[in-house]
Amino acid sequence: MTMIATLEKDITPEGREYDTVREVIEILTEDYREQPTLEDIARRIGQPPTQLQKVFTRWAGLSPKAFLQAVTLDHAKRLLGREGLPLLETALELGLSGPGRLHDLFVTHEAMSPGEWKAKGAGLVIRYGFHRSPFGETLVMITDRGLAGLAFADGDQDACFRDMAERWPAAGFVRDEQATQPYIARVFDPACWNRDQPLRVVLIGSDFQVRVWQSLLKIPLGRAVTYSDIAADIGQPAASRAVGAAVGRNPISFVVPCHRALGKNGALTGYHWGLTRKRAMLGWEAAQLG
DNA sequence: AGGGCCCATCGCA
DNA sequence: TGCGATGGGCCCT
Repeated sequence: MTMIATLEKDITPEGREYDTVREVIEILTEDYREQPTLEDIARRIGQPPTQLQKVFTRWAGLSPKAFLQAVTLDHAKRLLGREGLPLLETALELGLSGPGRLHDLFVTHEAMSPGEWKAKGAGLVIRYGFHRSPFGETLVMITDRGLAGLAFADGDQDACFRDMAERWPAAGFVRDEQATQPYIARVFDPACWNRDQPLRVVLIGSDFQVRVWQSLLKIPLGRAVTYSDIAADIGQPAASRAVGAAVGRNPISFVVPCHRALGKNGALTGYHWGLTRKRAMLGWEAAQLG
């Protein structure tokens, strides 16, 4: 009991920390041409520069300036790997043997059967709860087969819950923060990531969607792939657009790393929970590697 | 019908 | 060259 409480405290030392980080990221990406100084940013947010630096560095493991480096287009292109190589395969290779995977969250996944999917979750009991995380208030949904959903509330718990619950309209939902609490700690605390006890997740979606999400799970920390890479990986090279739609419907944000899917030119294109959060995740992951 | 896509073109600096 | 903008083809919900 006390251990769990301590863990959560370690993850988000201050409750509204992500809001500050989000503002900093927005300013950095909007005005990166002007190279705003720490003082500029602090003035706009209305916080003393020293405190801002402290909060941001504790959150990201990087100073705002270093973080800015990590979210540029150049960096995105580097995540995609060298041109000409089969990107997803090199990523997969790294994932199995390279140092990149050392700090990644290990996951075992199973998919709902087509019948269960068609039944829209009928007979399924989903427990859910809201918790703090490095990326703001987070909704966690679990079944007895593992983690089924992870989403961000952004100040509106009801809308967030509806957005998720409508995906499995026939399921039964039970609010149970005690049950979901251990998951939030596992997912966002890199100290809890290890091979021996992989996190169980269950993928509930159409056959096509599940194949896309399984492909996403192969991308290791610190790498990215394009939508067309994924299309090729699932054996439907012409379906990149449909892949984009399926990636956008990923119900287990962060754990199924849809933020590591980029446009072919390295642009971040879209994110269901906001482009800023996608930047935040990529920057945060860059910091985990450093 | 309508997307978190992609490619080929075109017009502009 | 390197950008935006545009138009057409693609394939799943």
